[in-house]
Amino acid sequence: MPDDLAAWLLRDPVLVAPDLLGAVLTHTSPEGAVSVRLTEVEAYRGHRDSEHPDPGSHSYNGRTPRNEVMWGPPGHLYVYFTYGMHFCANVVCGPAGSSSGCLLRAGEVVEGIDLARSRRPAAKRDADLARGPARLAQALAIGRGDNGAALDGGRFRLEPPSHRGAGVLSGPRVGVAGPGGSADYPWRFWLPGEPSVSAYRPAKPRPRPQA
DNA sequence: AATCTGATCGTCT
DNA sequence: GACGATCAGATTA
Repeated sequence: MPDDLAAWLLRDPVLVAPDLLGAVLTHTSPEGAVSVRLTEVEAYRGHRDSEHPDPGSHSYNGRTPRNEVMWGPPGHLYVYFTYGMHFCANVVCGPAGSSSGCLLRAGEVVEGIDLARSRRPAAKRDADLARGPARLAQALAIGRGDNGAALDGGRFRLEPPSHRGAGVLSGPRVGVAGPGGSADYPWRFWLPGEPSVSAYRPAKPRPRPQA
């Protein structure tokens, strides 16, 4: 990984996340290359970046087999499996040992659109190809085996945006239950007016039927 | 357009 | 054993 990219990702995730907007993530395989321009991300702060760890983070309760790579060096993918069927991808950031990351929630496919379409047959419009974290992962063919993969320009390349942080909006994170989902953690960042930004859903869980 | 439900299994208690 | 950093399709209106 280039030194400037490493230094860029070495900071607190709440600073890195808005800067990731407009960055381009490319995955290359024998099938071809697909590139996504990031339009929506969320910051998940780990333990060494702050006095108070982030209750919404997968690393909040300490090191486990699943969150292991979050504790490693920045510039790698943390890929997790959820709901029994979906993968989602984070960019690990902050210094090694800090367990921070930025969840890649949405993006615009800017290269390899036909390949992305073939991977996402359910998408009705091109804006839906990488709209949502699991959809973005699917468009880029990110799966279990990509957990820990380096963003070093090999299979995965991350290209920082030319203009950082301009006109970025922020708000509460999507689907995070408990205090981490409250307005006290406005760590979801997105670009205004982008059709690929996923619809907001309240963090409050639906009341379950009474027995 | 908003709301609901089923799918489906790894992870941690 | 309960619950996900979710998605797609159906249903309601």
